[in-house]
Amino acid sequence: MSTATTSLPSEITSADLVAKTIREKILEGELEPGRRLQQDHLSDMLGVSRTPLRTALAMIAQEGLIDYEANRGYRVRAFSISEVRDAFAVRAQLEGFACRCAASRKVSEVTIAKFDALVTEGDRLLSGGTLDPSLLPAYRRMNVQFHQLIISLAGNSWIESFVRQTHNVPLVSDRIILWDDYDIIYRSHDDHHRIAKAIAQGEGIRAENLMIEHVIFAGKLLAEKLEMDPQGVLMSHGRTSNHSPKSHKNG
Amino acid sequence: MSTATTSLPSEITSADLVAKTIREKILEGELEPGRRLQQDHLSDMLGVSRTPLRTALAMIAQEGLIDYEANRGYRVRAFSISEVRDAFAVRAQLEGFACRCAASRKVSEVTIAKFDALVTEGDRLLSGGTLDPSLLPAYRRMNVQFHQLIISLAGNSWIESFVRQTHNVPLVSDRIILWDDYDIIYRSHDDHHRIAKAIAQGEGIRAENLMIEHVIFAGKLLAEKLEMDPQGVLMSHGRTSNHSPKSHKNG
DNA sequence: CCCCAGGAAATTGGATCCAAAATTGCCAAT
DNA sequence: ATTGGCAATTTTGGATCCAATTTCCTGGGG
Repeated sequence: MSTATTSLPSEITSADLVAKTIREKILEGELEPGRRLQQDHLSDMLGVSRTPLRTALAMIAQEGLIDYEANRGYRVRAFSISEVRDAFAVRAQLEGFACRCAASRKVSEVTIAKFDALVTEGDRLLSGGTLDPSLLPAYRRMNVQFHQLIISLAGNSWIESFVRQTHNVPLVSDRIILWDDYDIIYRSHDDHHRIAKAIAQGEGIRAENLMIEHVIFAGKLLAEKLEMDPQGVLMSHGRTSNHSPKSHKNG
Repeated sequence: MSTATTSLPSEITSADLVAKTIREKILEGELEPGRRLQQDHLSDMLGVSRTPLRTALAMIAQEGLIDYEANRGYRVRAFSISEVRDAFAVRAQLEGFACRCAASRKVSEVTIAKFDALVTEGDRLLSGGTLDPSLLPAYRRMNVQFHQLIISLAGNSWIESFVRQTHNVPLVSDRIILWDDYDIIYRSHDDHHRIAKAIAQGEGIRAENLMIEHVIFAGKLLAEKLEMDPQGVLMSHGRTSNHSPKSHKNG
């Protein structure tokens, strides 16, 4: 239940742990784009030697989160706004395709029950007529699970892999929901209702179209925000844990 | 011109060279699925120490070509037929989307010239009314360039990355053309004609549909062959270098 | 005042060394 | 004869060491 869909604790190596940590730091924005990843520095930062660190860096570079230049080390990759837009465009196609695949299969009762649970959970969280910020993590989880359920229903591991990669961009992750506007989030959850029902009833094309719009709109919203305030988006995704309050050095 | 679209010789590290070599060996089938990749063995096989080798293995594992288990090493990943099918399905969607993106942009004269050159080259290679096996490498190159041109025209680096990953499956690479049937290859090249023209004229949806069928059909053909003769496909993509002629153990 | 050259310091890539885990083989016991 | 367990060997993962490249700083020349 609680275990993720991907890979269970097969990673006991410190290289994997280090990779996970660094990935997290980059996606959270703690390591900002362009920043050099000094091996000596990082290795004693994380309490390991350079060997597992280098393995981790090689993996993360392969994922595309950091850039590598021979003899010049790694640095956090900077994504342009247009690359973010492109990521959403492709993700929309892929998740739309996933809907179509999912709908073309026989949907079991338990699947329908899962959809129902997720959609109902969303209803509950939004029932107040406004989204309490404290409920945002819960909504986020529900959202992630909803999208993952569809992808898993499609039964095509490539989709899963590629969609996950589109999340491998700072600020683009599903975990980030920056809809301060209740109407927008309400509408988005209404999409969930329709998509779930469409898939359950075998309406593949309709589910696909809904999903494409669902994702593209979220992308447009984010791109818009990014253009207005390239830094500020980070703030709105929780994690007010910026220990030093002097973070707003807009001088 | 001749330099690839991706990354130019920024890889001077032996880890990159080793990775390229191993990748090649896997895709060529020299390292068969399930085979363990013993580090000591491989490292002196390739004339490097284990350090760059391990880096290379970590990268290739990240790409999905090999599996990894902590403390138990790497082994060549085995792809099921259905995974191969899935790869083609996703690739079809992605390349179809690339066509749509490409068509939605202004196509320059030089682009049209490039299309023309490629398509004409194909015509020339097929002009004999039968495909001389010696011309197959040339046709393969043309085919790869045609698909890459469209993807680059789409201007979405994610598509490029993901499509490349779908090629990262033994037997699925664009380099492999197993159409012994002249009619089929002729029809396939006719698709090229239509797709190029459709993109040039801004007929995005039509180009998309053509491309989807173009890719899916190739996938069906391969899947069919794989089901009939899981091993034999390797033979038909050149590289008759199987030193021992006792390879046809169909008894 | 700026720019280029040269050398020192820092940093990366590769090789080697060591510990921990897994695999293998052997022997005994049922 | 088969199975279970114990020990030796193999193999992997991590740490350290060394060479090579890069970066940075300084000083001299234009």
